[in-house]
Amino acid sequence: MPDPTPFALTPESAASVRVRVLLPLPLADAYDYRVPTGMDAASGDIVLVPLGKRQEIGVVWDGDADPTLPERKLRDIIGRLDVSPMTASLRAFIDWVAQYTLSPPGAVLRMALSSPSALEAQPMQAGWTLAEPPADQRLTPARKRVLAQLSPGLVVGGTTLAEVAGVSPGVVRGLADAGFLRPAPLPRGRAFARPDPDFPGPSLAEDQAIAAEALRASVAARAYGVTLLSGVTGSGKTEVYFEAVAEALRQGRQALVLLPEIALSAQWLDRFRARFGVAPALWHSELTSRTRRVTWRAVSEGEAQVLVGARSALFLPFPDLGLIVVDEEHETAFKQEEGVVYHARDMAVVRARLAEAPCVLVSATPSLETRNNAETGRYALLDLPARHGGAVLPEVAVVDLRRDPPPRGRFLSPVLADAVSATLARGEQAMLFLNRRGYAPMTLCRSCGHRMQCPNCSAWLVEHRAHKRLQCHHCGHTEPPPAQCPQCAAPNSLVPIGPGIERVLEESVALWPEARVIVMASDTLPGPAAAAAAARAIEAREVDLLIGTQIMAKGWHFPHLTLVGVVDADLGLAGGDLRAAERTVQLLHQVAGRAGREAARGRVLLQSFNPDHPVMQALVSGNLESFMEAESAARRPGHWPPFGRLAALIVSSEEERAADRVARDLGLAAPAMEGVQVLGPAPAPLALLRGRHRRRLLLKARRGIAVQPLLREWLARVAIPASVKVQVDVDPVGFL
DNA sequence: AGCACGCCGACT
DNA sequence: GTCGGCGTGCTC
Repeated sequence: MPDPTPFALTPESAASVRVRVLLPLPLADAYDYRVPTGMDAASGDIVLVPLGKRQEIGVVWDGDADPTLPERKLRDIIGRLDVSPMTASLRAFIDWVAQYTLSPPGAVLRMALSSPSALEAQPMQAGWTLAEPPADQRLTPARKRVLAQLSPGLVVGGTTLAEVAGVSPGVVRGLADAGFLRPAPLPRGRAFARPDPDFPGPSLAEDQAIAAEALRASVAARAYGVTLLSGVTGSGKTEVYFEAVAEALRQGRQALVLLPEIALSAQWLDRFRARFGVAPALWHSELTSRTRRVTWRAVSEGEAQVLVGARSALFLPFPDLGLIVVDEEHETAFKQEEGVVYHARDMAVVRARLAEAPCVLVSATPSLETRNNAETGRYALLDLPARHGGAVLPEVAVVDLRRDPPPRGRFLSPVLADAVSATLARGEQAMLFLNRRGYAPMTLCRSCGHRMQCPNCSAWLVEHRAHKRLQCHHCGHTEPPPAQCPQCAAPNSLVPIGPGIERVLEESVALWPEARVIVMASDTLPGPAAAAAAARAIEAREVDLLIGTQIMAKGWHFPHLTLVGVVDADLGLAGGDLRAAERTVQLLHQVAGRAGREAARGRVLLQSFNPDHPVMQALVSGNLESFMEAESAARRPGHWPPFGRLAALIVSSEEERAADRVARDLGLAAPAMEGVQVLGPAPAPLALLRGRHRRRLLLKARRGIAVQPLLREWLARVAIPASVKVQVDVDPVGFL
């Protein structure tokens, strides 16, 4: 036997080059693909691969391909896409979110590849430039005008060229055909102007300047760290963190600002423009696909330097992230409840850590979690204790509804109504807040007691008188209000129970017929444009009375608003939610903070049946600190968050018995160990939602216990039929 | 997520 | 007799 030649193919060198490719699909793991000879495929490369009989865009992922996978299963990568590769930092973030939330990594990747068209080859914009003029050609005046617009090397788009020359597009075409012009790639214009960190913006008060300097230093350090920027409503926190953004700009790095509700951020954008001269790039779910594509690419090329977005912006491909700001960090809107269930505030901290960038959490009413992190020193703390520009915090008082009830069938007590009258008489603006859309939250039959309920959900139908419909606020169901009771057929027996903002509007119109009223709710201000128009009208004093839901609580600055009336301050307190009190304090404090933001002092009236409730006392005294401390002390012994961890399992099925069976099996298979407790199964508060029966189990673990492995092992022990869905919610915030 | 394969009702 | 409903299962 001759010795093997050095050129013989050993099994190893014959084996193909394999890489892992993560696909944006809810698959358990990355798939392996063959790299064809002549192609390079490095981690992060965006590639096109065959999958079944279709093609998918994927990302070459980290880690080794499975050598045991038989060669016949492997297919070749089709090609690499002409996009910047995904950074190692974003890849690590995707893996981190996937393992933390127990989601398939591909489902997380999907959020990061949210603009498929951005990944495709961008159409080259065609323009025209001067060619060598052909010999001996006569030029019409129109043609001369076109050529006069061009100088050697200048490339202009055909439409633009015809327009500036004042000729029809046919003339340009003709010049090209005659050889005067040749096609050339149009230089791509900047879609996003550079915010100017040294634009002469508003000047800062001394305490603002001190806080701004600290943030600036943390950005300059180019290292991970979290700072809680707290401070009373109206203290100018936004202008303070703008200085951190400015520092990131000076360093040539990108900044990401997360807002809970980008549709309501018109005033925020005005303030940004006042500080930086131009608008930032925007990211939210309602962007058109074209804007999405342009923005996605601008972010990935580093051209969009400051991006403001909703939670999904966390997954954008920033090549050089220098700062993340989470404004209104306490807001529950940061919690994504569907698909990959994650909390954008917490994931922002993770993204910042992986990008080695500082993160700033901002709120007048920080969540207990964040406060706890600041107290234990995990987060740095900056506090702005006073309102900006000499304004003082509003005076808050409770209207005891037991003593001063509204007239029968009405919802505004005489005390509150008088206060509104006085405010309007002074020419100031008043706000009536009620966190309930529609006319009445329930419709009841006077003769048999029947209540109008959603057929798909365990929820009452809400009357929307403006639309003449009964609506379910949890699914899309609507129906016309029946003329007679569907149960007992009694005519004209259905009566509205309780108030919604439409009913407050009705009462207000009767009380103040002269007042110019605006209703602010998610269904009356659809989209950013409507919200911006409303804000402008209010600022311009074209409105006297504002009636609305929680969207009025969000960071608005209405200089002429001096009275806030909370129609039902007890509303959020009912129910067994762990965070009900905390959330009510935060919401009502934010609403109260809309009053008296300029010269005149604001006044806040809370209508309540529980004036002695700690929530009301905290709001009246303005001492949220001691309320939060008490709340914290109440949670500590039971190891409730933030002193322990929670994870919820939501079992749902169209078949009630299947849901019950799986929920029971999960209960029986629950992990048993020191420091871990499983509560349930129990019907979810919305036991029926969109036609699915829902059961809940809640796992509570002491701090320091990793819940993900426990959950994975737990779920693996239980057989789950396809008709049943088990949704995992790590760190649940709501208890629906 | 797609897209197939696969078994039971109303149609050319 | 077929067309087609959407229930399970696979895709490197």
